Amino acid sequence: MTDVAERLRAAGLRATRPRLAVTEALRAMGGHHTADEVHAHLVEHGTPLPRTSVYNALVTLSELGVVLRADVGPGAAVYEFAETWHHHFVCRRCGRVSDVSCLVGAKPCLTAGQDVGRVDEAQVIFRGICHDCLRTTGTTPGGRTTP
Amino acid sequence: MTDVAERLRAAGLRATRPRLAVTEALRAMGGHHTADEVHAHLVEHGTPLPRTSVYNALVTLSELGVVLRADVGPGAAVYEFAETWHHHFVCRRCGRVSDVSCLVGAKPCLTAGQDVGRVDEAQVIFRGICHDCLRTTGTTPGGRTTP
DNA sequence: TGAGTTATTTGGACAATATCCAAGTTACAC
DNA sequence: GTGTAACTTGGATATTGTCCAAATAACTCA
Repeated sequence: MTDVAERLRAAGLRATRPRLAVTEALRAMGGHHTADEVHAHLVEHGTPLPRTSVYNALVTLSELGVVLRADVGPGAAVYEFAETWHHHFVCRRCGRVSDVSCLVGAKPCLTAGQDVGRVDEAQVIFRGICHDCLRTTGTTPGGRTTP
Repeated sequence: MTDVAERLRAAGLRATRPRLAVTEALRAMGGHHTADEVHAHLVEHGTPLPRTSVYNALVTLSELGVVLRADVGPGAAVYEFAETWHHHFVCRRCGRVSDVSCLVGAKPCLTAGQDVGRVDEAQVIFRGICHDCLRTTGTTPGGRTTP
């Protein structure tokens, strides 16, 4: 939190209430969450913010690298409080997102192997069927991101 | 086209007008396009389809592997006619998407390195600044840690 | 070739997600 | 403290994607 405030200032940005509140919410919740889930958490915990402010803060914080955004497909992007760089596995059946640790742990962990420009990040999305869904084969198509 | 019709039938699906039209549109356009861009192209070329049909077709075709969907971030997913499996580079400044060839060329080209379930695909999104934007350097977006 | 069966399309409405903007507020420098 | 730019706020709006039930058309088999 103080740490994040310092990182913001070091980047020439201000340590504002929404930015700190969103950071703290993601840290408290743990795991992967949509902007709306963050918003709901804040409302429930006495720190209501406009939805727009949550979006703004998430954009700033991901640019700063304090939170990580995973683009897991159509629908809402999910965010998480990020200590180290890592990747994600998305279950095709239940939609659950889980972390896949990155061997390198820093960005960029892969290079493009061809000259496209300056690469500063390589995000990997693994897709397939998770353990739970492999066990309970057949049902539960319409899952959600689990808290 | 006929090829695609056969692939559809081989998978127990029907070779319907929307599916073939969407495939043909993507092939004709080349590159990466959103569902709405495909829809617009079809309207302009005398093959109007309802927006919903375009979405439906794109889902089916990506499941079949005839087209490739790239989840490049918030906003619309982009699709392309896909000959071989590959990855994508997204410019942070202009948003342009370009192909990054995959050394393996088949799915999955990476493994998770840990036991998350059954992985059938690994999609890599590279991010950075493309050549064109590096040349016409403007203001550096604030707060990015340089590698 | 033609009729039956069933996957698929269609179109309208809707839900979910994200952005824009202009006025107000606040964090930070001095 | 005070000034000033950065940031927030909230409402409106744009964008993106999904749902549904009736209508259509692709394929099967005689």
